[in-house]
Amino acid sequence: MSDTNIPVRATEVADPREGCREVIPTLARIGDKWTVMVVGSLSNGPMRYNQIARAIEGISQRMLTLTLKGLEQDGLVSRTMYPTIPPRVDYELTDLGRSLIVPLRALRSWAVEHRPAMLAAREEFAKREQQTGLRQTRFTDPK
Amino acid sequence: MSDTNIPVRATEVADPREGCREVIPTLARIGDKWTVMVVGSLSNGPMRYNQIARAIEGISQRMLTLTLKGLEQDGLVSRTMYPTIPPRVDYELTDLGRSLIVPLRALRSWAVEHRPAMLAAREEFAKREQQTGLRQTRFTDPK
DNA sequence: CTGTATCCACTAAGATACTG
DNA sequence: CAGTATCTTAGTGGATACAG
Repeated sequence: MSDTNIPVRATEVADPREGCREVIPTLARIGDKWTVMVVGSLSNGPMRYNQIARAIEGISQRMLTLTLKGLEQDGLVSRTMYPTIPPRVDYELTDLGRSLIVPLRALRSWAVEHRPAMLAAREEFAKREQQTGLRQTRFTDPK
Repeated sequence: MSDTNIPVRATEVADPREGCREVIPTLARIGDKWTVMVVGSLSNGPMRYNQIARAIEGISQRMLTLTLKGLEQDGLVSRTMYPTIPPRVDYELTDLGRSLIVPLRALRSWAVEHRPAMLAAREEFAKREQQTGLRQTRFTDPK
């Protein structure tokens, strides 16, 4: 009776191009310059605005505010405001935000492991660039 | 006998901020609009320039060229040119490039699983924006 | 302290036309 | 076919000043 046309499981199947489409919005959120750093900082526990600012170093107020607002918007970070004087605002990863740490760590592992190879490839590439560049006739004259 | 001060393993340890720093260059490469799509397309096997262009749809020649060059630079993609007429160029993932698919899939899984939650969070956020926005006095007059 | 507002520099990206 | 050259536009990010 068994159906010889066994359907493959969704996680393994799918045209890879399809799968890629799904990652795009996620990468759009975490792929910018600051988001992962903020998430990383918050992975230790709740922090106040200026704490994050100091922890990251190099981030402008503007970018920190924008990044936090973006993360809050997507439910990755929760914002708790205490209307004291002076005001105090705590930021904390939500469950959703914490769950993101897992694939992020996988990516970090890859990065740590393969960065030397990537850097080596760049050097290699730069060298070839020079060699071919010298005898390469340009389409048009350079400015 | 036993040292009560057991050193944690390097993969678990480390100030999370440190770990984040490592991911930045990687995200800088794959976090843009087109790179993952190109990698995804190539994950099936080698492809020619125009094949990729058609597969992705929406990408401009310029962006495809730049993306491919970037990937080649970092050793994720290899470029093979056949000086025939008309010319033919094959692009293919290197071992390094293929290894990237693994963490990328992890990220995709996360994206697929949690995107509904993210979208819901956005709606929620938008609603609150409206409510608070109405009674919120602005710092300065809007333009 | 926790942001917002504004101006400015830089870059990324699309459209178009053209070459080997 | 497989790109390059160039222009133009949109978005990103930094610096600074200021408000609640």
